[in-house]
Amino acid sequence: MKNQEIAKILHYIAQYLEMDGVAFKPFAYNKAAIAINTLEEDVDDIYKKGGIKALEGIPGIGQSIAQKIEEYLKTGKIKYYEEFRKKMPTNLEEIVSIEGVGPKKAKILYQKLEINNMKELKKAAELHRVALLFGFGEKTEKNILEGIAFLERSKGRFLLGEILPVVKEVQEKLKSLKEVEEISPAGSVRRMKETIGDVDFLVVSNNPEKVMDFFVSMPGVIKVLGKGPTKASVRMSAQGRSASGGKGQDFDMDIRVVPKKSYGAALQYFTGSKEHNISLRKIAIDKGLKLNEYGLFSAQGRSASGKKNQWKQIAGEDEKEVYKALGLSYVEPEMRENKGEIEAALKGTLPKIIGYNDIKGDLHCHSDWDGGENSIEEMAEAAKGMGHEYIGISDHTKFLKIENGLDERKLEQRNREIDMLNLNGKLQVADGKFKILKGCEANILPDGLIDIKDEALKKLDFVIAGVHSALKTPKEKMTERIIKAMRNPNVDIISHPTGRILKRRDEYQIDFDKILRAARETKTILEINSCPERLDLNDQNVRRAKEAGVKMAINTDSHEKHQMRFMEFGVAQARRGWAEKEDIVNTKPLNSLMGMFKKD
DNA sequence: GCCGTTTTCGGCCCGACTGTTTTCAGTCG
Repeated sequence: MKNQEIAKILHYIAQYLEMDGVAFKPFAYNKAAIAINTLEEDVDDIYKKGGIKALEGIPGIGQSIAQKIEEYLKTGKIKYYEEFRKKMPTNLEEIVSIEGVGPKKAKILYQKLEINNMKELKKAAELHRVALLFGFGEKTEKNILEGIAFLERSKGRFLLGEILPVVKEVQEKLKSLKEVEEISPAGSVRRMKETIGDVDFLVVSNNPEKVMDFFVSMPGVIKVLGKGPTKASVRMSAQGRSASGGKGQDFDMDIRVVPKKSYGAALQYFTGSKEHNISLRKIAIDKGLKLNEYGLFSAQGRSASGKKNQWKQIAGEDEKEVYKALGLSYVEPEMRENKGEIEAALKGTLPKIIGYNDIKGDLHCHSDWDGGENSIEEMAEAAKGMGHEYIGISDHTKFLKIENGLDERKLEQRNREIDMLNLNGKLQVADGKFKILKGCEANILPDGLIDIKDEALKKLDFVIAGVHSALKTPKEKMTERIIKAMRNPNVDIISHPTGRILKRRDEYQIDFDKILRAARETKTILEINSCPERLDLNDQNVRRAKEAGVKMAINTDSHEKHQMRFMEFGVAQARRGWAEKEDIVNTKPLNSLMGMFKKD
């Protein structure tokens, strides 16, 4: 599948054109890149079947780009792009990933200081050479250094959303081997942490060598870092796997084969977290037991002569048994951070956290009305396919012009389309009717007002409001701004409440305790945004919200139907924040859900 | 460079914010 490679090149061409100040073309190239990236079919197949005419049939692709795609499919290169690269061989992706640096600044940095990558830029900024450039200054230089520091902090870690699809693919492949009896990912992947360092698999097998051979020769393996009889380590190519469409770094994957009788203990051990395991081991020691990756053991026949104890395994094949034998209720992997879960498991007071199948609908989905990829009907069909009972269409409102935000009139027209779809019976399902809810994602303006008239909001089933501008507003003002929006009787949900983007930017400044108090008082729901780059609220904030009695909704913020699969990441985040089914409004059937919104 | 219920040209990608600039360019959502 060459789609992602081609999309990437088109995207870079857009950046080069932007650099030269060319109007409109960058937009066309970017649009084409997105079209190729979201294509379900292999571009190569489309070309083979229908030639260049078929390529031109893809929306956003015209004669010129189709020719370039053809050139790539035939020769593996696009001359037009190579020319740009010759003129400026900068690692563009790296440079423009720094907040505040775009194509034009990148060009000046290259031309004046011959800066090709982040390392060189950092050095130049530290020597105060950047501030002297035309169009730059003290503050820009400082921002660049801060931006680089932020990127360095998140370096070497990958978004769960980038990694999990690969993990599942590999897991399925291994599972299909007759030599593999048991398999599970371990480590932070199993704990569903928002970012992942590397991937671990545990396997039970009667023929470990066969499994090792298979593992090191899988497609995507670019380097074998080590291979023994029961343990192997490989570097996987992350080509085209980055959620942002960029190159992505390569990541490491380990596999180890353990004896069946130790599988549960090994799973426990390698799942971590380290802190959780240390606490667990302490409990074992207090009970006179020993816990390691091979099992839970009790001392047998302690000899008076001071000879070594004989250890007898009392648990280890099954992970749940390990916890049970230690006197703990089972702790779900997502909760194993030594943040009170062990104490609760000892007392038997662990909450029964929300399950991955408890979600009944997705309330934050964009349609083609606001520039999303799919029609309302397609989104609804996808929601049905996920087993949902309802979907909330939450198109952007007018302030977000670039996202084709809808004004009052367009929103009204969209509402009529939803009414028709709900009435025409096409979306009928076996046990009752599937329902499309009328929503929107309105903007909380800097003064806390909503960017669209209350009369328009009143006509909707529910309203999401979110901050999309003036992200650097000072803490107190930002807090007031959001609270003011929550006091609007039409606003039911606050989307991505802290605004962070993983690996790209920090949260905006808010007093979260004040937000929680206001949410509770105004019965406003806070969103857990499932987008792998957001996962906002984060686990700690989910837990604080739950403790404060604030309800949450787990939404995907899908701009395209496949993104509805992101729900898994949001549920994982909720689980990591100890949320129960009761805390999440979209676990409720439609009737009860409607009662959670402010208006009846 | 793409597109068309405005169809082969002319519109599309807007507006806020930041920082640098003295009248505006670049970045971001």
